[in-house]
Amino acid sequence: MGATKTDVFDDRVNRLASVAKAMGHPARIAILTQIMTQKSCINKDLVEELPLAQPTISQHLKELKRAGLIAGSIDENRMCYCIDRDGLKEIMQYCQELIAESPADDQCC
Amino acid sequence: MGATKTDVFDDRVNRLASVAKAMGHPARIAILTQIMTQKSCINKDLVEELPLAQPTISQHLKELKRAGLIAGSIDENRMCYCIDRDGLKEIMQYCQELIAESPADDQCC
DNA sequence: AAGCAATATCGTAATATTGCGATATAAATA
DNA sequence: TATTTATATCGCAATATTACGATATTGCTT
Repeated sequence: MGATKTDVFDDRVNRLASVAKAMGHPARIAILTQIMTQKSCINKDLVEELPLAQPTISQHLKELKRAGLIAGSIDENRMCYCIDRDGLKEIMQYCQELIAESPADDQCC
Repeated sequence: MGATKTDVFDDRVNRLASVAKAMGHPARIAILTQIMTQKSCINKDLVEELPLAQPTISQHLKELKRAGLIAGSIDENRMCYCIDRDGLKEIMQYCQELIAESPADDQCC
């Protein structure tokens, strides 16, 4: 008891949930936004910009990477992260599907 | 220590994270999908369709409602849920922004 | 009124996440 | 080689989430 039951859901459902979950933390939204605006795609800069300790940010970056939302490459002794569009496209499309395919409010019940 | 630091991030960031977090569980993705396809917008049907106990589903529905992803109305002794598009539009737009505004992979570092 | 059906809430055990100090690692530089 | 710089990992305490049995609650139906 207590553990999320992933085995009873199919792969797509689990994958969507996993990506959404990675976005489901303010620090990680803030990191994504920073990388987007290129204020800081360098790890060090993120640590300076965000009000969190370095190990905490490192941990959040790892989670974003795991979910396929960012990709990291080494740029002369620094880690440089960039947005990975694939994961994002997946949830975006799912949201769009929910919006477009679900019955209008007045048609449901 | 241990609690998510929401106070150090601004409202929009917290709001986006909160919506994404609500989507970040396979059961809740499954519920959203069921409501969308209208296989079951009725709570009871969800309980029958999904491999989770009734209190668990009730709890997940509450979370989805809290995040503004679904809205519930009473339909002769039954709870009927429908997709609430506003929360979805918000993350969708944010994803789109991330995809469109972030520099291309080859332009970063 | 008694029973039933649908849903919500309570309480709690199991598990997961968050945040960070301490510490490792690895590359650049003095 | 010693130091500094940038990042990752470990370990742990605090907190949050998940799942569900037991138990309300509310509105039929008999």
